[in-house]
Amino acid sequence: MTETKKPYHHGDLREKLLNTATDLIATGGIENLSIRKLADKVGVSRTAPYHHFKDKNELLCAIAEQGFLKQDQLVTSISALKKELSATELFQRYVFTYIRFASENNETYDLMYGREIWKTGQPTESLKLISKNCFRLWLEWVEVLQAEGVFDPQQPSLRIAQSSWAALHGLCRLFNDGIYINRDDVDEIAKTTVNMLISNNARH
Amino acid sequence: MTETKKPYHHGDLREKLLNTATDLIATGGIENLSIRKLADKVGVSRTAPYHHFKDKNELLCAIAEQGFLKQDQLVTSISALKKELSATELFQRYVFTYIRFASENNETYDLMYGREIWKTGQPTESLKLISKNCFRLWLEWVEVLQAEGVFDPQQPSLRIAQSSWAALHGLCRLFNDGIYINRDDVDEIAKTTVNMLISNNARH
DNA sequence: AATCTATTTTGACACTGTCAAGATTGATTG
DNA sequence: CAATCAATCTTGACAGTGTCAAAATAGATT
Repeated sequence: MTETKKPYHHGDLREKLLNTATDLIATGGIENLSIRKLADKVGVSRTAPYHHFKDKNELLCAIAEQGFLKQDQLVTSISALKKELSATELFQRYVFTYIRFASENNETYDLMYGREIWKTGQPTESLKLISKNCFRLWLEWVEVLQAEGVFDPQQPSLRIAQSSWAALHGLCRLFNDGIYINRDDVDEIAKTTVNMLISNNARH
Repeated sequence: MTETKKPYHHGDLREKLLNTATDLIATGGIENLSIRKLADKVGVSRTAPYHHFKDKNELLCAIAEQGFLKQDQLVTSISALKKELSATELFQRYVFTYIRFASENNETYDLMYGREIWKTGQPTESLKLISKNCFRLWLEWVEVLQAEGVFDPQQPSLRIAQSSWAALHGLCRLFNDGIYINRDDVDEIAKTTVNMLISNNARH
């Protein structure tokens, strides 16, 4: 409430902090983001950010939130194609889009689904909500894909949603964290993953 | 070479550092491990560890190495059962063992497969070797499982090894990083993952 | 015009990794 | 056995971090 109100002196410090922070982690990684450097870059004193974010943790949560919103947009933009594409193609498209998002927004992705917030830090109530909603979207889609025979309709949707997302997530992490280094392989690996995940009768 | 030689004053500082460091991260997380606290706990001055590890990075790599060795043991202990169990059961057993290892050695696992070393830091040559070997072991097993029909023999082994491992890894990460919090679900999700990964005709 | 309150700054503290220089002490050599 | 050497450890220092308390600033409200 009070935070979204336009700040007095700087104009829109909160938003500027958010944007430059996102830029900073995009180029230098999460571990290179310090409140002090951020404040410096924005042209404000070291402790000024603390009037817009209680914590460094809260700043990170806010960045993650923006990430979820961006991802939601991408995902829903795919479901708009459901009249042109088959269910299997749709799923394939989803996987590739998800991976591309994770790759292009590497550091934000790490914030969204990493231990920094969820284990070490403390997810904001607002972040918990927005991320839960994101998973619910995925779950609903899984149910549709089950009905279409892409996934086994016998299995509980929740379990399929969890394990298929985990598979996707693991792939992104291995690339993002530098374990799989050859990014040229990502498409082929993704294709294999898709083929392994979907029911055999749904192939082709 | 020089590092494995028995230290003069303390007796076996290097090993003691490694062990207490592993303990410290096991209870307090990676981000709570500081060279200074570690040195304090061992009863030595702040900079003493620097004569056994060039860096904090090198210390972390050494911990990760130990983790790989431990994991290798577990994995090979399963392949000893290949006379009693079917290939599918063997794979199932592998998955559960892998997940249990990741869960019980939470923080070490994060070191082994996390950005701290592989992206932000710099993996030691020795660590690169040992981890590459670990993946090779997995790859060889995938080939066997393909021959047994657990995985599609048509697909390239490398791709299957990569994507199936990614699926497993993603699952572990989601639990370890605090995104999936209900640990009671892990077995069911793992079972679903196994069922999704293996070829349909390999089921039951 | 005076007061209030949101915003920003300055100063301080405890913590971090790690470098340089000195002290200690076991091993090696003459 | 004594002297030298080199491995090991300690002390001191520096730059960097997050964040709290108190003071300063200035727009909004009365």
